[in-house]
Amino acid sequence: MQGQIPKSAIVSHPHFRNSLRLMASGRRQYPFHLIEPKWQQHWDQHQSFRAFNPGDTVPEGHPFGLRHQLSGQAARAESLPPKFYILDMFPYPSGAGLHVGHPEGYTATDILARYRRARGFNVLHPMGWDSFGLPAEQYAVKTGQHPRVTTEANIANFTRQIKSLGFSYDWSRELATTDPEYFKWTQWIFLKLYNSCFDPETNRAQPIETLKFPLTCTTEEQRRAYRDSKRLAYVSEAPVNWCPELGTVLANEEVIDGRSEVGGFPVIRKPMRQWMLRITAYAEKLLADLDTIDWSDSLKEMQRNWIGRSEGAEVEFQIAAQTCDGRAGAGTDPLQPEKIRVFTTRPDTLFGATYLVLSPEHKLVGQITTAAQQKAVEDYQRFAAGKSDLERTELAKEKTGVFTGAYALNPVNGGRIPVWLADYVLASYGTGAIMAVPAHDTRDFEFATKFHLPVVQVVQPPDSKTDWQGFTDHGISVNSTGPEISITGLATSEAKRKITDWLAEKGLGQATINYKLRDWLFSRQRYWGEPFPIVWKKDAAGNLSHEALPESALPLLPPSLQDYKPAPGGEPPLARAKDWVSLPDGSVRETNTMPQWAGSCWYYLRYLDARNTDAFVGKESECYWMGTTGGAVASAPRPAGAAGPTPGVDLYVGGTEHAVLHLLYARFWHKVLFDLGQVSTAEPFFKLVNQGLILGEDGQKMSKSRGNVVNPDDILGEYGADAFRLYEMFMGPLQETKPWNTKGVEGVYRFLGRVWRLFVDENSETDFEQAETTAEASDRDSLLALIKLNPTIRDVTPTPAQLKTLHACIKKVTEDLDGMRFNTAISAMMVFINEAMTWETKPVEALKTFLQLLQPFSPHLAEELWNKLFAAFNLPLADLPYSPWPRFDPAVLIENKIEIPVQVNGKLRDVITVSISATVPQLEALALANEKAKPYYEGKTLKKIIVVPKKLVNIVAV
RNA sequence: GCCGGUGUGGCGAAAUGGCAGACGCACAGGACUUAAAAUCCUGGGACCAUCAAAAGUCGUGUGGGUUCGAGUCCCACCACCGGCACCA
Repeated sequence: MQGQIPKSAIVSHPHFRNSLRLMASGRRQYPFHLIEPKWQQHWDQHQSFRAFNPGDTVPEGHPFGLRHQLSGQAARAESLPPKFYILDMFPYPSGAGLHVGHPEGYTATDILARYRRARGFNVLHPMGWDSFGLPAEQYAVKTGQHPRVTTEANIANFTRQIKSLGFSYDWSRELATTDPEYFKWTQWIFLKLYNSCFDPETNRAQPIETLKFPLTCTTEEQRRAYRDSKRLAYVSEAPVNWCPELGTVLANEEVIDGRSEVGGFPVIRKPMRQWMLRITAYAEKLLADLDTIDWSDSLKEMQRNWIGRSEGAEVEFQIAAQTCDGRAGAGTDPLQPEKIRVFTTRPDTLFGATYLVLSPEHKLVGQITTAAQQKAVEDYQRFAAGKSDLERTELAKEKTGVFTGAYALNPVNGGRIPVWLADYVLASYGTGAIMAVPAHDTRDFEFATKFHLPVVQVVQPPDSKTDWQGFTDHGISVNSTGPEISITGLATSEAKRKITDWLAEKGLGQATINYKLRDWLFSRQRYWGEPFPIVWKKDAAGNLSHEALPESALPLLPPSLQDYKPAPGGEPPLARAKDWVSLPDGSVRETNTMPQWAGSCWYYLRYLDARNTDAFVGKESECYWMGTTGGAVASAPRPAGAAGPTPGVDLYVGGTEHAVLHLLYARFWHKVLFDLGQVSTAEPFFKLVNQGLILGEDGQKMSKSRGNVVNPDDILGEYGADAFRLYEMFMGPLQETKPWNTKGVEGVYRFLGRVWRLFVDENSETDFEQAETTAEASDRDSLLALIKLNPTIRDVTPTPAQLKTLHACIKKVTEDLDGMRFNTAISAMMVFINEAMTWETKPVEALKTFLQLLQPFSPHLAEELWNKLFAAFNLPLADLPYSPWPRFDPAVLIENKIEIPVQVNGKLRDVITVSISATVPQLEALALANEKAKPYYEGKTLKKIIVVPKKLVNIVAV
């Protein structure tokens, strides 16, 4: 039919392009289209990858039970093999479906899960859905379709795609954050946070009932207010990041350069009543415990920077008395001049402080401003308040500010210094006020230059050639002598210590540690999130106070709505459901919902015991999978090479985009749960690896607008899941960013074809192909049964050379899997196959072992061939995924002849073959006798001969 | 600006301080075929030279250093990627 159409006509016709592409790639290398569904069904039906908890009964005949002698028994923590918890960051099930980036990490973890199973571990490898999220809600706003409907359809599609890749997940533990049975416990954990406070003395969270009230709290209202101010989940009226476009507030972490991380919309600051989580109480632990976990340096560094610990001192400045007369603020006692506290990391530069700067929002501004400056100050405050975050960062180059008219007294020398207002000082950091040392701080220097403020040197750079102006490093203090204290001549660190001690002694300040980390803004004005289990009550005076729902009221379901838009007046969508909001006793429900991060903060714990209806996780399961069975609580740093199971998740793989959001939040929740005795480890994720980004074929980031997105479904259809998995790993190291190249898939696909042809009989393949086209055989299994084993495979003892090839491969694959070097493991298997293709007789033992190595990477093909092999040779059936991992025999790899390079002055001149046992003098003699090397040193003086046995000989001559 | 990472053929990449470029892609030549596809075999860093080959020289971002020997270790710099960015 097509043969009559000129080829050029076909090519130019878009309708034929697809069929041409199929023609170009030719016939299938092997029938993956039959093999892959076959084994996926088999694993599903047999629950092959179900992980067993302590207390579970291992079904009779389950391969895990057969391997570990647990068939039909109730497993106990002590009788189960060591655990290995290998976790993927669960995806948000978007409408767009899977992306080739998702399966990269999933393939890596699946390979390791399968490898660990073969190594005899009890492997926990689960998958679930981070299914709350904005897209489903935006779709609901547009169409009125309930987000749950959208979400379920997306989950179904993601499940189909993920299952088609043959991953060995334990689907019996599948979870979705939108499932009421799941978010019941998310709300439960919120109540734990709500009902806890952080005790600075014990340095841990405790139930709120243990809170000690100060003596000043006498009335019930005062006690309530005090209690509410100490909760780990509290209400704040502070300015928040409001994104008008998204109609919600955002956490600091979700705002990038003044725009929303999702969508890139402008964000403005707006005071609103919001729920906050007191993550700052954990700043120190979150920082310190980074040293106990095995994460990449870059990731740890990102978290350290985000937490932003800085040591310094708070210093108190008196407002100079004269200014009190003319000040604007009324009703305060003029005999009690105000004090301003500043935070500085450089108390040693105190003598160089030539002015103070308050943030425009500082609460003392009104009181200290003089009448003459009042208007200018108020104008400036308005100007600063009107700036969005975006403008504040974009206009950062040019400093702005205004003089308040007030003066402060420098405590070390009594100097009168002006007090200014400027928005380069942030209200939310430190005390919201600074002492400006223009000589030794870049920002202060810029400001002082612009407003002609004095610059006084107080630090001498160690290198006398360095200009002291703008010198911000450590040096020697100069010009730093006052009536009571002198630090002149001291090195910076010593000067800091001395002056801080003096300030403390005088009651003028103290050493302080500040963090960049802010409390976590935890409420969102959205529909599709967990409702807060909180109601608001009004007392007789009309004051609102919040109260937690009892645990028995969980899960608190969101109401059903017709319209998902924010309610009129900017209220969250939940406020539309009047019946739901108003309760019979006159109280009203909280209408904010939790952010998407809430569900992902603890999902790794739910997997441990996903169907538990009595607890968020059962104690025994938690201890077993988190590696603390036996009561050993892993709060202390784990010494290198410590025995026993890893505390926490053994391996967590996901993208870097979660470096400071999810990973910091989850660590925080985990630490609270640890303090409250709910979990047994101080850290959730012991080892964490970030997979690199996969770029499009054009080397650009994949995106719909660039049109370079690769859909896994297309690749699977053409090359199969095994080839897809193999390619994703063969591209390069897991952590690197690398471009996709479909031609590369063809390469690994050809490799799998070679594996297939090594095992099967060519003639039977022809029969199979004919049967397939004429449908002689009716079903998949009888079609596949037509494929016979290659007759050159025999039950014979491998030759030493064959054994060497095999064991070199076992060694390389094993070591590379331990080091997560998947790409080189695959190339080792390619080397083996290239070699084995040349064998005239193929020993069945060697091929069996090879399939065990291949199984983690390309499990479907390996299973099919394994079972064919066993049937053909009448071997007692063994389940491939649970067959013990091959061991390599170093004795087999020993050569008696090896090639040794001969160098002259470090340059290669020849390669000689010598006995493995050649001694140093023998090697020396052989090298000197070498004719090719001779010309390069003849006529020169032999200085020495370097001989590294089994490595090389180097003749050094001058 | 600060912090972290990466620089190796046409491309993805590989190399406990010891033969740079394994393995794969793309390419070229050959075998099989009426022809193609598929498959199998062979080749290949650059330069110089040549009918051809051998031999030679240079080569891991740049410049120095350590070493018998450096892609690998040290110092300085350049480029790209990622993160943070008025945090006092």
